Amino acid sequence: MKKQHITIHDIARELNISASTVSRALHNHPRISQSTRDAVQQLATSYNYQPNVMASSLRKGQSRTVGVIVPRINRNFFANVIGGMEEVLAASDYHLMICQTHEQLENEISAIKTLVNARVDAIILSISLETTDKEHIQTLIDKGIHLFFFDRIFEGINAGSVVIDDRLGAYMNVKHLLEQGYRNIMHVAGADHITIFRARKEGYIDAMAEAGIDVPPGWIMERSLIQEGGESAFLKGLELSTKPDAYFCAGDFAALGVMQAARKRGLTIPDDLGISGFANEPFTAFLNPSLTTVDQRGGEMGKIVAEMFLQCAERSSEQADCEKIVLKPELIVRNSSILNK
Amino acid sequence: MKKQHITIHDIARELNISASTVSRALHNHPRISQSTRDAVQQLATSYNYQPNVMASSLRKGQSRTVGVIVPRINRNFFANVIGGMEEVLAASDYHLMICQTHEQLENEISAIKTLVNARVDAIILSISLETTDKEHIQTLIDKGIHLFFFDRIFEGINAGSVVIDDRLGAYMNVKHLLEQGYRNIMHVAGADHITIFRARKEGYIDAMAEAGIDVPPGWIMERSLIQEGGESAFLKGLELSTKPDAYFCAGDFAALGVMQAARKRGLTIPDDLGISGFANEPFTAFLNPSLTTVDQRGGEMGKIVAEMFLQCAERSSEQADCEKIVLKPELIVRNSSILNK
DNA sequence: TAAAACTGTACAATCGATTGCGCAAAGTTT
DNA sequence: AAACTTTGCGCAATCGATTGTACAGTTTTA
Repeated sequence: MKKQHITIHDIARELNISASTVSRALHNHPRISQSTRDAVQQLATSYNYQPNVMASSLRKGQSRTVGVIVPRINRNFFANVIGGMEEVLAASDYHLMICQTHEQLENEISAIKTLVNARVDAIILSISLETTDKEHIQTLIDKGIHLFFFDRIFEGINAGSVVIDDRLGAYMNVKHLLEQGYRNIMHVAGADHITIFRARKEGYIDAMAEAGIDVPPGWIMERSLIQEGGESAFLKGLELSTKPDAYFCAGDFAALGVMQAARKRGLTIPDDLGISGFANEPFTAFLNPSLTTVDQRGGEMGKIVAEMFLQCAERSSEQADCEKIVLKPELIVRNSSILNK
Repeated sequence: MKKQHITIHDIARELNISASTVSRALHNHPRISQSTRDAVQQLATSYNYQPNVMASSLRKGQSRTVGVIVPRINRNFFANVIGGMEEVLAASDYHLMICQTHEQLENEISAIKTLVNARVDAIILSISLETTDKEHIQTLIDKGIHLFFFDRIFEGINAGSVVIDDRLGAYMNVKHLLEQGYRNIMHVAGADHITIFRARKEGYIDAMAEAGIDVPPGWIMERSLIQEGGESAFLKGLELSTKPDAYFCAGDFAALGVMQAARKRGLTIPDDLGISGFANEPFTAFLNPSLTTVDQRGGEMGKIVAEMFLQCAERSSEQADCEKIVLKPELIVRNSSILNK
């Protein structure tokens, strides 16, 4: 078996120069003569020399690795974001280290510990549903680790972030329902302490207010945004004094739940009941009727956070900035909300 | 700002002992007295000491990191696999470093270089469509890096692997179509040099043969397994002398393409044309009619590869083994293939 | 009681790359 | 020609943890 990895010392020995000269030559240090540089670089290439990342990381105190923490890797949106980040970061020779929290605070804390431990250069985070307290996140900033949020940010922590304008997305969504003629529009909301869900609720309220409708408390139903949540919200709607004629759900799976429950009760969509969701999960295009929803632009979001980090990393010391980027969401109108007037 | 990270030297200084003693104390080395151990461990805990992974990796020549290379992170199946791996590996304090190839050999090569460079302890790989040559993979084995495949393996390389029995999955799928009464069953196949796609084709041929049907060459249509591929295959089917009454597609997206093309032509599914796919993409449950398909058990696959690696890592030196695990696929019968006889 | 074995710890090298400093040789400036 | 500058490179320390070896003191064995 051949030597596993060659080092600058191997090259140095072969050329009868010192390892430090080799290192400098490889980095095109101006104090090294052109001839030495050429000789070193040529030999390095011919041996297919690859610097040991761990050694240089240790010395330089930075790992060229970015940690990512998401609730679940296998959720379409998060997978898209991660895919986008990987594309951008790989191009700049950064690695990605990925952890999932399964929406549990405990896992989030240990993921942060793990990543800090691995001395990642930055952590990109989308908080779990359980995260209501910022202590564990604050420690990152104290340690001088770059921190960025996407989608699910933690308010009150000064960090760069990329989100879509959830409020606007919800507003456009509900406005569309109103334009179709729906009036008694219920809202299946997510956990209120999560910024994005609160924003979606507010967008809903705004659109309704603009149409002169003052939303009664009972119309807003906070649920877990899964099918069961939608079902439960639909059943709750049956008990209301005002009959719902549409549902705007803060998540697509909840919308699916509403749709299935409604159909089970013999309602026709969109005629008897309009439905819209949020997230543009791939399945929504294939539902029957297809589901109106809002696209969150996951891939772009990932690319943008990654670029934000790269910029920060370049002008290193200047930690301050903390840009906050808000992307425009895209309303996708499909059949579940189109009334044939 | 407080000190960023504390080291064994800090602890050593505080207790007036040497760093090596601290290191041994933390590892419960028998030669260190109980009292010293206690003192060290207590101080370490109180300072929330975290060992510098890079330093110990450098020294020990292993990184406690596993590299994963997949065609695309944001494909449901791969995201599930990665999710499963993360769960298992995180529990054993291993990290995951992820690269995507976008189905391009060039990216696969550079991903391998990157990961080798980062001195990962193992690489878990699902090859790209372009990978027909094994040179870049073989180097891994030569360098003594553990290598595992999942789903898309490279035949002819001796490495651990986890796959589902694609042949059986296809066989069950087609057998089901035959039992429903379909006879002229076309097959939309994937690239033939990829093992899994060839296996699916063979399963198809086997099932047909068992029913006494000798598949004519024209019935097997090799396509890119995306919607357009399905559409194109459907159109091709119109030109055949024998009229197709069903399509078994090696991928769900191709099946979707067939379904949409067929519907555009006024065919009713499953009455005029039966359709089945492969992969159990989430959207298949929501198509109308819902799509019969085969589940690939991504999450389990990820967990199993991860465990396979952990076992290898424990009994370190014994590299040999190279277990090859084959999971039973699950046929999911839905409406797209159920004839009301 | 001398020799052997064990205990508890420190020293120093090591992993591989990086970098401040020093120094000699060559080149420039007054 | 004396006094700087620049050029080209090596030495040695450093990042933090690990580990082989040495060594003094204590205990056991023959």
